[in-house]
Formats: sequence, C-alpha cells, structure tokens
Amino acid sequence: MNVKISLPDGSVREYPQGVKGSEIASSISEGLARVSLAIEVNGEVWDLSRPITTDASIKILTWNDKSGKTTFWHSSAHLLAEALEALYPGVKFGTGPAIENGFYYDVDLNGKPFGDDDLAAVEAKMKELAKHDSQYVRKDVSKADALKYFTEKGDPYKIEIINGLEDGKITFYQQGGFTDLCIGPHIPNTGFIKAVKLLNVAGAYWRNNENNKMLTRIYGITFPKAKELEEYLHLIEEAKKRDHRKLGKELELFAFSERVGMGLPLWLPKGTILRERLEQFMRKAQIKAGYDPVVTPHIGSKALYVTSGHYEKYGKDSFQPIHTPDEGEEFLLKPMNCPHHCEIYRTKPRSYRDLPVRLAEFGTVYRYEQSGELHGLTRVRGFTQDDAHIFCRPDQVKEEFVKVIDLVLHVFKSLGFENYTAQVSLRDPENKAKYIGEDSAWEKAEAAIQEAADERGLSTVAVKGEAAFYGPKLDFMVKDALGRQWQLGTIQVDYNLPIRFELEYVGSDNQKHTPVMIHRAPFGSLERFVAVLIEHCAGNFPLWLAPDQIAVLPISERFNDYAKLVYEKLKEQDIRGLLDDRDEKIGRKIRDAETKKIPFMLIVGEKEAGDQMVAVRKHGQGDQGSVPLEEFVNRFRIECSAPV
RNA sequence: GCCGAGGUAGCUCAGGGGUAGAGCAGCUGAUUCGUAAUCAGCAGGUCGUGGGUUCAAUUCCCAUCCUCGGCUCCA
Repeated sequence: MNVKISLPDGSVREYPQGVKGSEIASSISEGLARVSLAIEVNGEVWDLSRPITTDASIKILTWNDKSGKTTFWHSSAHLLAEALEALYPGVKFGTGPAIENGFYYDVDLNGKPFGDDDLAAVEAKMKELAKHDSQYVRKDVSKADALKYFTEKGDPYKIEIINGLEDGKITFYQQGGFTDLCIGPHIPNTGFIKAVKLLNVAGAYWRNNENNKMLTRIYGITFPKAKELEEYLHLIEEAKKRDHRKLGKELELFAFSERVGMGLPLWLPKGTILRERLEQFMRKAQIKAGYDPVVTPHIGSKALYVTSGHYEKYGKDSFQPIHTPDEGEEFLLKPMNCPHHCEIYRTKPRSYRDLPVRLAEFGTVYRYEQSGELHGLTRVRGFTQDDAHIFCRPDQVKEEFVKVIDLVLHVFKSLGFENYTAQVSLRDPENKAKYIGEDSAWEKAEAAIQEAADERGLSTVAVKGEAAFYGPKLDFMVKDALGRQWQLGTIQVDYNLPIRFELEYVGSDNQKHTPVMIHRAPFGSLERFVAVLIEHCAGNFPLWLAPDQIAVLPISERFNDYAKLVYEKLKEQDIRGLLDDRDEKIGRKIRDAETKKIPFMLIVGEKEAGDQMVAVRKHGQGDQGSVPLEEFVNRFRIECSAPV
C-alpha cells in the first residue's frame, strides 16, 4: 500500500507506506538528502528515520529552516550532555532545549565548581564525540520503564519530569552511550555537528523557580560548517561594538561612579544634549496631543504609596523609608508618578465635561533593583519616565487608548524603530492574588486594550502573567544589539487606582462617578530609550539629536581665525559642534571627528578662507565638496529638522 | 539576591611571590601641513578595597565592593 506525500511545491508523490523522511529526501535529490536534518509532517517536526504511515504533506528541513536549526541545536544539547556524562560521571540532568541562538543544558554537578577551563574541556569532548557519527535513536518507553531507568541512574530531575507526563507518550532518545528523556525530534547523527562553541556558564534555578536548587546552565552553539561558526562569532563581535555601555563611554554620553552608587547614571554634557532633545520632542508632541505638563516632588509620604498599593507590593524589598528627625514622618523615594498625579486630579472637583484630563511629567523615579539586574542604562535604580496619566470617562477609554498608541507609534517611527513587538501583558489567571482589583475591572481593561490594538491594526502577542499589579498593559518591546529584549513604551488601563484614591467626577446625570486611568510612557524611561537608541544607530545619531553636529577643522594654525569665525557663525544659528584648532594635520583631525561620529566636518584652509566657503565632509561618506557658508547653513537647517 | 567570570595608568590590554609594562589619550617642544593616526621628549599606577599567609603580596588565601554573562525579579 502506498501513501500520498505532498511536497511544498504542490506536487504529490506516492511512496510505500512506512516510508522514511530520509528516503523521501533521497528520492528528491542526493544533494538534499545530504543536508536534510529533519522532516515536517503535517506541520509537526519528525525525525528523518520515522516511518510515515498515512498520506501527508511534508517539508524536508535543512539548516536553512528555522525548525531545522532548532532540531540541530536540540540534538547538540544532547551531544553536550553526552560529553558531560563522559567527563563527569554521576552528573544529573535538568533540561536542555534549543534557544534562539544555540542551546543550553541545565545540569547538577553535585556542587562541583564549573568554570571556563571546564567549558573548554567539555567542548573538546563534544567535538570528539561528534565525529563518532552516532545515530539519534528514538525509543517508545512506558512510564514505569522510564521511571525505572532514571531511578537506577539516579536522576531526580528527569524523574520529576516523567511524573508529570502521560503514560504512552514517553520517548527516549539515545546516541552513543547517552540516553535522554526527550520528545525529539533529532537530526540523523552527531556527524552533522561540525563546529562547536560553548559560550558561557550560568546559574539557573530548576524549573525557573528561585526556591529551587540552582543548576549549572551551560550555553553553546553549533553549526554544520566551521565557517558559519566563525561568521557567527564575528557577528557577535560586531554587535558588541554597538553596545551602549561601550559607546556611552567612548562618546562621553553617560557614566557610572561607585561613589555615587551602582545603577545611578551620571549624564555627561553630550548625553544630556541627546536626552534634552528627546524630551523636547516629546513635550511638543504631548502639548499637541492635549497633555498638561505637571511637576511633582521626588519623595512622597509613605501613606501615599500605602494608598496606591505600591507599598504593600514592593515596599519591603525597596529602598527603605526616609525618616524626618523630629516628627518621625516617613517618606519614600518616588517609585512611581501615578499617586502624585492622582492627587493633582483631586485638587478640584471634576466634571464629565473636563475629561479627559491628561497630566504629563518627566518624572524621575527610584526603584530598588537587585544588584545582579543592573545593566548599563537599560536597568538602573534611578530613571526618568516620560510619564503621563489620562483620567477619562469609561466611554472614552478606547478612544484615548488608541490616541496613545498613535503617539507611541509616532515616536517609534520618528526614531526609526521598525522592529518592535507589541505585547499585550495580561494577568496570570492562575495567580490572581498577585493583583489588586475586581475580576470585572480586569476583564474590561484587558478587552479595552485588545480592542484598541486591533483598531489600529497592531499585530500583538498576548503574554499571561506580565501585567502590572493594578492593570494590564500594552508594551512595546525592542531588542538590543545582543538580542536582549527590553520594554520601551507602555500603555496601561487601570480601573483600580482611581478607586483607591477615591477619584471622581460629576456626570451629566449629576451623580458622582469614578474615572478610568490610563498610564502611559512612550519612551518608557529616557535612560532605557537612549540605551536602545544608541545601539539602534550604533552611535550615529540623526542630525537633530547628535550632541556634536559639526566639527570645524582648520587645515593649519594659519586658518584658525577663519575657522573660529565659521564656528561662531554656526553657533549663532544654534548649530552645535566643536572647533578643532589643535596643532595637528588635517588627516588627524578628520580621523578624530569620524571616530566621534560627528555628522558634518567643515574643513577650512586657504581655498575657503578667502570667500566665506567651507569644504563639507559627511561622516562615513567622505568629501562633499565646497560650498559658501551661508548655503551650508541653509542645507543644514533642512536636514536637521526634528520630527513633529 | 543566586551561579560563574573578572577588576593592573584616563582608555584598551600584557605581566606575575622580590614593591610594575605597551599602545592610544594627556603634557612639553619641534612641525604649519588639503580629507581616517607628523615626530621627539616627559609625565602618569597604594595593581578595586580590607584582612590573612610570608623575610617579602599587585601576584597565594579569605572577606568585601564594583563590573561582565546568565537565572530570578522588573510598579
């Protein structure tokens, strides 16, 4: 009996029942057979050695397919485990999945320290074992047999996993002398793994729970060709050059000081220009969108945060209250602006006609972040949010939310962020105790967010358990140079805080009603936004943001006077920059200006000094020819306009 | 906070039980130059901090602080 196999190109071929993926690949072409890693059967990824018994549509998976890579890396994790078992008898295994770039395996080395030298040894063992071309063999096992195997082997983590599995659906995979509990699929044999690099060691809690034992997580990556590994490592090196911590130092944008305290950024003059440009851009956009700027203090009475619920939720693990010496009052460093804004709302009675009230503040907040969490400007203990709170009637929620989405998208577009993820962050339904407020309020809020996102045609991913404790969010996530994902913009619907703060307005029915609050921050925090922006443009800021826009470079000291004149004229036109009148050759001055990523270099010498000319050189683009100074200023103005 | 790796001149890094070295930056002098590094000289460090071992510690040990890679967390 035959089975009908449809291929991705739409063609259908017949094969004997029980045909294997590898046989189908061979029948298509020997070339394909050589590079095929796995097969997709009716949307499910299978081993190439698994018999196909029914009609199916298939796709042969190679390194060029995402699931081909995933399979490859998952099999590599097994190879890592095999190497570990060979070198560390008695090692216990947690889980070892493929990840976006490579794979890891969590292992329990019985408290044995595992460092970089060990990493190199294991890597060498993996390379050796890969050459054995050991096949990955799939085996169905009963739950009882599976438990028996790992009980005898003494692997408590595998036993824990098996206990949660259904009998009849348990499979083992074995390659060489190593057997693992695994649903597969895998590549045909270890020989496909030609290049291996173990990247780093990290601690990871068993089952991601910090109350569990910390296992040793070993990260690695493998490739079918040595050259691809080289390319990958080169790519990582390139990405590191964009790291905002490196560029922040090189371009003198920000710094940290142990004496000031960890996670407390110092904005240097050039970084401050960048930051203030962004603030100004946002201020304008917000005025246009009907926001009223407000200012509130950096500390607030503890009672304020008890009311809001922040104290109960975060108080004990946070910066401790500040006490006044005589009265014994308690204040908290402001961790959030919303309670203050609620109090501004309360300063006078509000009518339904007044709503929405939109209060905006570049509010600096302080939060205790665990020391291990701090990371450049993306995770700090003191930062400024481009925060605002919109107080509106229930019937205005959707419209207001949509307007905020537009604002966020405008910001992203203006700064060239195209690759973002819009994440609907929902409550964890399994763990409602983590949140405040009634179910009905949550349901309303979650629905409002999804509706607003849909109305703007935003493609979103919903993630449970990511909501704030007072309400669900729409978060805009962007990746940094090294692929780490960060939350930038956020919009949150909140039915809870207005109740806690007893906010009200008088409706058209002359009755008192509770407004709805929308918390929102398009940048998120200036610090994190700048960090991601630096990495996004690799320090080559758009002209309107660049701390130094021009460098005036006299050919020699003889032209310093003219250069100074040019520099002063540009300064009068609010063009930022520097005059490099050092006693250096022009090549040197150009090199330094290029290194500093200054957008325009104006070179002036004998040819220019006579008739008010400047020789224009653009960063990364070279000589642009000479123009009259006036003309340069005009062209500059056009190019420099900030987005509106 | 947890696991692992590090901290040597302003920066990037080498070294290693007998009180330290390079390149760049800095300073001084020479040079006056046309599109990515002019030459020479000088100066610069309680080798993160505190203890311990030792005749002797920057080097070995312990603690601590900070940084880096992850984990957990992220109002």
